[in-house]
Amino acid sequence: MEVRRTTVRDMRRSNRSVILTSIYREGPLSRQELTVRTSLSAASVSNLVAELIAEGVVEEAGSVESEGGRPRVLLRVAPTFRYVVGAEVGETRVRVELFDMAMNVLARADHPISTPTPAEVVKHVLEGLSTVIASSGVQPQQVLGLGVAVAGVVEDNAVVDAQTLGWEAVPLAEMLAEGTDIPVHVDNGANMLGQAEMYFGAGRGATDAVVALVGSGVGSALVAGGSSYRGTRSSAGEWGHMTIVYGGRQCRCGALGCLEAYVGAEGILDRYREAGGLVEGDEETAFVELLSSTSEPAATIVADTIGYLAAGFANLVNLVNPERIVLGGWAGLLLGENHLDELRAEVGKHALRRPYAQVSIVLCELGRDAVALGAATLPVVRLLRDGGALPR
Amino acid sequence: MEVRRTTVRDMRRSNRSVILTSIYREGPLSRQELTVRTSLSAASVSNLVAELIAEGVVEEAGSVESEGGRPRVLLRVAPTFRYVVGAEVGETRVRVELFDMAMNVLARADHPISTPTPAEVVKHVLEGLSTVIASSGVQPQQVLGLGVAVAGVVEDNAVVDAQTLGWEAVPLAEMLAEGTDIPVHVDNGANMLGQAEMYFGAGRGATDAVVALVGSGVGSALVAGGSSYRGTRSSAGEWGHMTIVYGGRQCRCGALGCLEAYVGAEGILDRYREAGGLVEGDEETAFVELLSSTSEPAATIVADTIGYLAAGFANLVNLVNPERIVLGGWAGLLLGENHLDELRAEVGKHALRRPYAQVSIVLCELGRDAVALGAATLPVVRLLRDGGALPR
DNA sequence: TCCCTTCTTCCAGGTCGTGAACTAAGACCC
DNA sequence: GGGTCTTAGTTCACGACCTGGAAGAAGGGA
Repeated sequence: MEVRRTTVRDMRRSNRSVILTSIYREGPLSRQELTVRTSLSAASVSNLVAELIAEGVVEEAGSVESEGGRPRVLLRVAPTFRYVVGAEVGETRVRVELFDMAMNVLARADHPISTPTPAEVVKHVLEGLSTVIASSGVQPQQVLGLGVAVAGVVEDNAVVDAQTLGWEAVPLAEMLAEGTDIPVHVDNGANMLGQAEMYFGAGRGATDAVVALVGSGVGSALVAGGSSYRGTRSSAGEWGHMTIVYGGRQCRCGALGCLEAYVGAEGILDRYREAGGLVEGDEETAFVELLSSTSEPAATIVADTIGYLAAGFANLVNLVNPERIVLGGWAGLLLGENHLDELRAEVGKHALRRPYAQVSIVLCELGRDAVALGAATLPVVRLLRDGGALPR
Repeated sequence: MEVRRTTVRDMRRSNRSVILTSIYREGPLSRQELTVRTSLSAASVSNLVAELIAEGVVEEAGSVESEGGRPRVLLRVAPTFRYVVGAEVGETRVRVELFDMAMNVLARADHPISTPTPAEVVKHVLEGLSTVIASSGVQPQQVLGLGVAVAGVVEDNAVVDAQTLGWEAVPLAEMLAEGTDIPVHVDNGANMLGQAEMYFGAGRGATDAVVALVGSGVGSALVAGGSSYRGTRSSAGEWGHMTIVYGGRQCRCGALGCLEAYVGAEGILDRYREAGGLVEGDEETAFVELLSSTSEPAATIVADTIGYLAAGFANLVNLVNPERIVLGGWAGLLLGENHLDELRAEVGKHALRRPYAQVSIVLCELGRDAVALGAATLPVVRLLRDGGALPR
């Protein structure tokens, strides 16, 4: 509902943003290609690019073979213009990583935590921040921002509700800001993994997509019209607690028949156990065991799982009509490695013909450790949106 | 992915649009209120409003009591600036209505159709168009546009797939354009009913909402961030074919356990019949009968229906995190009239605590005949988006 | 050497929103 | 009833911005 004016300054910012975003997302481009892509005049492109180069955001990077005339000079976002830090707050670990603008990891710091209280987490994130800055030799002023991914609902940079951590209404960004001058962004972990896949992984190029994450629990990140969709109060994407078997298995959320109770690793292993299967070791070991087992109950459980998961996918396909569904999460990847084709076929049985024909179902490309990468993308996205203007 | 430059003209258009949209949607406003709401300078508001008044889009409409100073002059979109026509293409009827800019109905033409072939429908829509123009005494040039609502998937103004009508790949807008100079818009019927509710009914003010329609079949219109969400190829919102009972009742779409098979009027009556209930008369009569019956099987069926519907709502709540769900459709309204509180309570059993607490569940306010109104809104929305610039 | 393409530079032309000064119009007070 | 106060709306010079065109520089191929 909030409509906003445009001023003559917004125009400049917006055009800088258009140019910068094109350069960042569509690889090295020449000015000439930029005039075509952005439909700005050559004069303006020249003008804007000169400004961006003077500020150090963009740099020239070689040139393209001549086509009978002056060769085109390629432009890229200067990888060393600034650096960004991403942090992943897990239940047992805090991981902090420092990247350059091209998202190469320059330093990493992991810290195990036993009791993830807000104070503890803040302490370790800030320590990790110092560590990666020190070990990479980057100046603190050179750090554009810190993105933090937390497994919980995040509204306005504050953690509102993180059940797995036992947090409620924790003003995380504010707490972190007390210990550093670097701008802090906080967001949800699933969304950050989704963001990483959308920018650098299997989601590239898609504008309407769902990144579906299956681990011990089940969640998703929705992308609508090119940007993350969060709903009215940032908790959209709770795909795992969609009722899929009315009156079915009890889920840990309290409801009956949630998708998660059937296709979350925990739910799968429970079902296996009930079917007489032998579950040993930690969850992941047991899950791998189940997948590689040739026993009759194991095969049934896996086939059933594919079926339930397919119904969950079909619900996404019907309701959201995405062009792509990206399956990830450790259990999702293990399942997908060997059963992706079955899954695709099975989705076709539950989904409507038309939207099913329009969706492609693929696996995450970045592995499961891309959460910090996604979080680190937050300050980069801010920079691109603001046309290369630094915060503050 | 498509990034677009901004020129100095876009700025003007965008600001005109901001002002015009505010005036249209937030009732009569004074220039002073506009400066506050849009954060444009008083000078610009004055300038832009003068332009809009000169063009006849906006007009002054009385003034507000003075508060010790010069009284504020109220502005509104001139109701007679242009007129819009909306058409509803049903299976048995074509309804065409002509509205002024304030969406008052000035004329209506209904035409029964037996075999809704594309040619037949085009003929009746065009005839209806002439009729309403003639009977309202409006000049054809005064008609801003014609919006047509069809029960099917509509991409780029062409009907791609309308199973109930048996249509496939019908270039409806193109066919209509051959018979009139008035700009034609075609869209999906459920979305149009949703649009009507969002603009003039129970959805007003919400930016993230779902309009859930329960009739003989079940569908929905999604609204994300203030505008209709259509997915990658315009078929988002197929809520009725969400699997809700894995392996459950056969749905007419071919899949098992779809929501529609349980809470669509047809599905409800089927279940009633199977439970020994007596179903007589047409679907609607029978449904009303069922709802008012005090027999044991009837009560069970209704209670079950509320349960299934609640699970369907909960899936929306969890996945989309809307601020509002608007229940409509003839069966939905009948159900909602007496069972809305039960439904709300039941949704709480299936949905996650947080998003459930954030959603309000209400009934449609415009009755079931608002489809043509919604369709007529299409040209109006176009006008608002373009800041009052006429097409062409 | 000539030609071609890619930038760059410059300028006039045009559009736009803004701030500050100014006008308009009613209320309020004595 | 006249002066003053308050708020609403208008006018205008100004600076920011993009554009199209022209001229030229840069860098390479034929």
